[in-house]
Amino acid sequence: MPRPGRPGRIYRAVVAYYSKYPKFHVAVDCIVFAVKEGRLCMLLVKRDFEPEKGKWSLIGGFTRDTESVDAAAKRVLRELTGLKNVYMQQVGAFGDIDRDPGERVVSVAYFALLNYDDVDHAAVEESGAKWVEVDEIPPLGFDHPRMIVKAREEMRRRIFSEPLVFRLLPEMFTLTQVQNLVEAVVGEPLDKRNFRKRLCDNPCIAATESFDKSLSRRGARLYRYLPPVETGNVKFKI
Amino acid sequence: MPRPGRPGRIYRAVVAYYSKYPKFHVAVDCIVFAVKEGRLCMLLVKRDFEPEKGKWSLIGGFTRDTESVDAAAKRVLRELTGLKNVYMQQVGAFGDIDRDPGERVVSVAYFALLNYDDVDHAAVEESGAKWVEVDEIPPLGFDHPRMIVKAREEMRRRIFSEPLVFRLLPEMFTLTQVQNLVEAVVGEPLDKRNFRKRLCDNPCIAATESFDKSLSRRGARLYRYLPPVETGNVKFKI
DNA sequence: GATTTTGGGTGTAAAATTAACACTCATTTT
DNA sequence: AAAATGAGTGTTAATTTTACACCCAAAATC
Repeated sequence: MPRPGRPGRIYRAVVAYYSKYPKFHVAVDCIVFAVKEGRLCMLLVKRDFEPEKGKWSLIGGFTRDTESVDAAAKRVLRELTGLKNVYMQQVGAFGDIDRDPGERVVSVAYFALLNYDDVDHAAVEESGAKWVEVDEIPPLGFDHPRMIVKAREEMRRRIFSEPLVFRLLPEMFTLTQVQNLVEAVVGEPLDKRNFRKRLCDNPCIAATESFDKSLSRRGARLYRYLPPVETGNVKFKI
Repeated sequence: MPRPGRPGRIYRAVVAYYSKYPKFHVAVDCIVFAVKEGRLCMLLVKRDFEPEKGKWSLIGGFTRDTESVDAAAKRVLRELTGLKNVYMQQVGAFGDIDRDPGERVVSVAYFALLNYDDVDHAAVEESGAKWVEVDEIPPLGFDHPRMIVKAREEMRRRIFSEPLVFRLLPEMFTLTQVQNLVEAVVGEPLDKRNFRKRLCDNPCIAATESFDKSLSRRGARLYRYLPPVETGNVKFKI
């Protein structure tokens, strides 16, 4: 596949050298997180095609000639959720010989964090995808379980030092929502008072005058996340 | 490339489906760290072949049909240093369209930590590779600078919570050696007394009766690292 | 209109960890 | 004998982390 703008002689020499080596399909797989009805969920699809037909799997696709691998991950996610500008983070490359029972495929896994309310639910429905609670993951095909484990580890490692949570919550949120989410990520309960204290010490959290009355008689104050530009790039710390 | 043991009909259908998508070369690049003469160094090669001929680059190679991507990284490193069982850690996949000026290549980067004394220096010499101090990296081709930045970030993040340093040091080492190395990784000086206190509090460090007299009149006590099995799998913390 | 119910909200004290800091030691060289 | 070199060592103040239990506001019920 010669591309324009290459010097001919050198280019042919390089291709001749490279061509001794095999090529593989390069897939992307997305571990998509969102909070649905207060619970941390992941997006899975039931495969109605081979290989691994009938099993659940992560959403994925193949990288095209015309896009970077990172761009392929973004595209796959956009095709499914209708969302652009989603926070995505590479989890790693998975390259075992037999990881795909069909053909040799190397896959690069990403995790994505998004706000459930922004999702195009019709598009998700149509592609047979479902939101599944992170603690109720069904058996999955391929090496997807490994990918998920690694994605969750990565998230756990970063949740206290990077403002990841706010990508999963609506623009205005209660402190309880934040705490429930962090607890779901780290997998253990946290002390309410200490958690709120630390969170509110953070200059990137601003109280609003609105209240969420959907859960309690009294109502819970809503907060807003201020991105670093507005707060002087302070280091985030929960 | 049909492989044995596949059910024919399904296999053909999968291949037909997959074949709509392009294949790419899958490379591996290794960021190889070692301590040479007390300084943290990386292994680089001067390329005497296209593309990027004449520039310095990381050591790398292509993944073969017969090996996983991780195994390819191990092989490339073994071919160069003569070492097996080296600690390697994936840094990430790099998949920009034009990252290789020759052809489309997706590369998976790894960092490797090894003890300089174990290296086959003749083999390194022969392949035109050189040890270069991490603060004196020459201009590099491809996207190798980005790979190095990410590898060093990763290392910095883990150095205090995982026993990485001991993979870079000889079996017996002085506390000063450890401190110099950690300082090279984090890029800032550390308090000597606090550092030594923390390090020696660690049950995985054992004092020996030997001394290194090469640097001081007095001599410095040599210590040994005890792997977790011997210490009851305590969490590592410097 | 008093009572119950529900999740929201709040402060302090003890314990643990981290940070700052400067001199002596043992040995060799001069 | 003096100087030079890197090795080694403890204490105190400051900060951070942990543990912990009750009242609040509003609506619903009786």
